[in-house]
Amino acid sequence: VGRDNPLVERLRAFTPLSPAQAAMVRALADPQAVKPMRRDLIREGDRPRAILLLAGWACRHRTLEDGRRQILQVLLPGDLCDLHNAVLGRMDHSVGALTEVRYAELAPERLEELEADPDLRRALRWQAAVAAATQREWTVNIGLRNAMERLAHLFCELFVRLRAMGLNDGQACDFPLTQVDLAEATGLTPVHVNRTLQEMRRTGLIVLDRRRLTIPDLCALAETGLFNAAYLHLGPAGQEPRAPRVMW
Amino acid sequence: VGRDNPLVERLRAFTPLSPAQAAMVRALADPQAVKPMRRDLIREGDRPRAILLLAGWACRHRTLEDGRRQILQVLLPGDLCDLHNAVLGRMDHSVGALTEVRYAELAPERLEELEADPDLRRALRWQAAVAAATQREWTVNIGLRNAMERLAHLFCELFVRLRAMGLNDGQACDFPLTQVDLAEATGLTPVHVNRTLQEMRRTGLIVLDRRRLTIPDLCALAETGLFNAAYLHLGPAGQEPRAPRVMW
DNA sequence: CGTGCCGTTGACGATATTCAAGTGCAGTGG
DNA sequence: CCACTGCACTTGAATATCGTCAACGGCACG
Repeated sequence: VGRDNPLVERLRAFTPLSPAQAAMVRALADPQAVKPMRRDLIREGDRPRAILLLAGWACRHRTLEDGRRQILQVLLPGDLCDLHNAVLGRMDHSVGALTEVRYAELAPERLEELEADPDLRRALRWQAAVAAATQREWTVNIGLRNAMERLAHLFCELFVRLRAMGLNDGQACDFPLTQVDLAEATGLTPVHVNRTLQEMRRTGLIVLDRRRLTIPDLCALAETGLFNAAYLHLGPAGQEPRAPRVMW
Repeated sequence: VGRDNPLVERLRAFTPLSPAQAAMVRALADPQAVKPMRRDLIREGDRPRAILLLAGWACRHRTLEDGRRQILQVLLPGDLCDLHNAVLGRMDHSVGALTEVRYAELAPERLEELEADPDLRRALRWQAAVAAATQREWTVNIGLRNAMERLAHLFCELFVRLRAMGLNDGQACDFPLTQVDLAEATGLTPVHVNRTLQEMRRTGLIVLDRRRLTIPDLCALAETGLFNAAYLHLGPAGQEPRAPRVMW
């Protein structure tokens, strides 16, 4: 589907953009690159670079010396990454492609131009604030919830974020995370994720098969995951799905 | 001890400040307020306000509907809070005083002035980037580590942050967190925290009594907590303790 | 001298991990 | 076309870690 630049869509959920402003945002995506599935875009120790994800799924992740790995954040099309981390000398974690991804590295000059516009500066701050709120919510998710709640919460977050970008397909969406990925994102073991998923399937909370997720009853899933979308701070545009539909 | 404004000290760890710049930063602290122990400075649902903590300990925390509570971040003197969250309509979590605190609410105009100075803008970004990195590290801590590792890591982080501000006392520091607080910060139960602390005391990793923490061997504690201070991005000034001392 | 909070203890149980082995499917090469 | 390989997923049994419940002790404060 010939969509607009996903960052334009994203920022429009927060504030209206003039044609000139939209053009400035689109210009960010100009020198594009592609990275194959399961390769890192940025590695721990690299100098930080600002990145705009245009298509595909990516994640921030960190690996301990003994090999244990934690997925810190899932990045979807339209997500910005390390916009302001350039002030830090080196990355303290990595950013990896979960699927094949298309992305753009953002030239500092272009970013300066955007920051010069008060509306865009506010919109970029909103984006950064939402990313920080999401990181906090992940801390809550892992610290406070049990296995099924954690998985339900993660499914809700990703589905709602995809839906806000029009990347869902009714009650279904692509879902490229493996059970190992889910384990690394939720702080569980792959075995326990497997058993918990089976229980969620048995009770009809989710259908998850061949990298495809269907949520028959989002309301029910949100209840079991104690999911409240407030932390995503979806603007007025994001609070209702793009295609009119009964809300939960 | 008559110290400089703690934010001035903090930012100087990142970049030198001219007298004029330091004066602008000091001006932020002007209308000061005090909040008694265990009261919230900002509540979930409030409009976000930018806050500078001048003395005492505070924390961000979030409570689920069923009463479970998570401490998301510990705020120490010199920490800034919600500088850029004003773009969000409402707080999705609370900020509470762990001890009696002295703080300042920052007028947006004053912040604008600071942001107009490129050096200060960079310094404030560094501060925000470190806060984000710390939040990620907490996700790792809770997601990947067991009880003793989590506590050891938390002790290391807080001690190193205090030391970078000169708020330690050799190998000791104030430590106002109760065992319930530690439990809420690490995603454990108070009972399990208690047992784990006893084990840490038995093995001589820590001395913790009457709100006072002593770390006989920081290196050993860092090893058991898999603590690596890189994520705190302490500048050149912060990498060595203020009083010359053998580093671990 | 009570009252309340914080810390401590014991017994028991639930949740999640570990280890090890096996299944199914997709892609590869003979 | 079919064996072969690799990867994701699945299963079972034994175990570890951590949680729950309930009660008690000490200390500070009023």
